[in-house]
Amino acid sequence: MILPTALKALLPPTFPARCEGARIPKHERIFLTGDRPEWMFYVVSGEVTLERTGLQGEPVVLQRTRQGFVSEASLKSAKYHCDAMAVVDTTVVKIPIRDLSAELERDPAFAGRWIGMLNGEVRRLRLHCERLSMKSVKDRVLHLINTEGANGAYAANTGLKSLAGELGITHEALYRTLAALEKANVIRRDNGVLSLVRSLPGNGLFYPAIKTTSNLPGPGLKVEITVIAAA
Amino acid sequence: MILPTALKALLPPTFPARCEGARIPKHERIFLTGDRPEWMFYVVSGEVTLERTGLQGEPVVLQRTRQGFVSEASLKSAKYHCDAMAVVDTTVVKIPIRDLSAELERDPAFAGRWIGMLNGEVRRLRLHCERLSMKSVKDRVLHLINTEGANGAYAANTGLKSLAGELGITHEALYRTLAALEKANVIRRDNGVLSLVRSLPGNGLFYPAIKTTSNLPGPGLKVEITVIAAA
DNA sequence: TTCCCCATATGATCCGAGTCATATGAAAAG
DNA sequence: CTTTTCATATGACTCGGATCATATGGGGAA
Repeated sequence: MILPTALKALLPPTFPARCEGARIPKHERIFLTGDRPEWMFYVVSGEVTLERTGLQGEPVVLQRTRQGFVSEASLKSAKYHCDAMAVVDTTVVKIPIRDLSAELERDPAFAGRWIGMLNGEVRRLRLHCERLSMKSVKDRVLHLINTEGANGAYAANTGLKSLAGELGITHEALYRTLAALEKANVIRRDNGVLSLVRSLPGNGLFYPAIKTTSNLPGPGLKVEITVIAAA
Repeated sequence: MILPTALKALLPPTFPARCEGARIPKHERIFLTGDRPEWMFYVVSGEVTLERTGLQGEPVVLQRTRQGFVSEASLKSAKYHCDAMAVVDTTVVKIPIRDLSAELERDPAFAGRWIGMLNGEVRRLRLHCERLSMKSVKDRVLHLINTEGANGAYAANTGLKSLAGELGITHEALYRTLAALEKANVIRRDNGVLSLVRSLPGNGLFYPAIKTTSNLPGPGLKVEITVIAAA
């Protein structure tokens, strides 16, 4: 089994032989809530969503993975706590969890790399939470491009409807906002790639308002600070 | 240094001697974005928020910790990616990161426990994302009680304003929704403890709508399923 | 080819949450 | 004790996104 570079660098050298590849057709579930985890899945190409059923029965997207592990948190779980579904035709690498778990016990360096991977996942999830805490669709879109994109460009490979789900908004709202941002010359769209238009005022690259980090010397004192020039 | 039971069970036996306690006054920052991590902080009592400055300069709450690690993802980071602030007077345990990191390399069992802790953190963050994906304040509040509460009761120890921030809503909206839910006999409030009222229809304990997990035998086929009785 | 499905797209309407204003009581500060 | 501050609370108004409806074009199926 030939593994992606990032995965090969993470796993011990004996693992490629134990891994299997699999192709998941569009809309197929990889596992369901309550299933007992046997394999750890690593997305090579395509896209997988983790979903749970919301209070009203609507599917809630917990995460979309286009490259990397799915359900890495289920390493020591007796069962899955969400569903995994391929949004498009997807290729994954399957790693046997028992072997993985045993190797983590035996190889401290591998355990260290695994911890580093989990640390990155925690940071990504915090960014996702931060995005979902924003009130306007525009803010969420710009935050997405800034944090998930590469060099101000984000490739929405799997369609805008899927993206809208990840952003916690309806697809109509996303369509409208993208159209408005494009008309306002804040972003551009080419073949599903969203790019920030740079070097223009009000285009998403701006100076955050001052945040007070220390108490002002007097009570009731109000100040106004204006940025006159910026490097 | 006397450690909480959960922390003592996680750390190797040599660590209590190396840890320090600290009391953080209300509104004091524990660390700022860009600081270099030297200590790992474990909240014993009180409450700490992780915050970043939003696009418009407003503080965005990434997470509130009332018991457990703050910034466990910064174990191998050169600097913090968010601020940590004590919402109320808080007691923390400080663990030296260098020692912690070295011990993770040396003690595979400890590394396994640490991975388990990170797995739990990932799951909690996914639940937080799920909550923030809900559109109505009512859904978020009920989801909070169901997932973070114990036995249908959630203790909002640190005030409703702080809770509103975590839920990604304004405090006014939270006050209104709690009042409405209480008037509708869906929840009760005693001394800041939110409890679900059980055994009544439409009180948050309901049966999620059926989700199709397999393809129906014919195209264009529509079915309607009604729950007649429930155990 | 023809038909159907679905992503994209946009308009109209409604509603819930944000915003601003104001009030009250408890706790802290003086 | 008095004053200030803050969390709780509620009303009025506004606005952005959800909802519903409809249109179009591309791709796959028959």
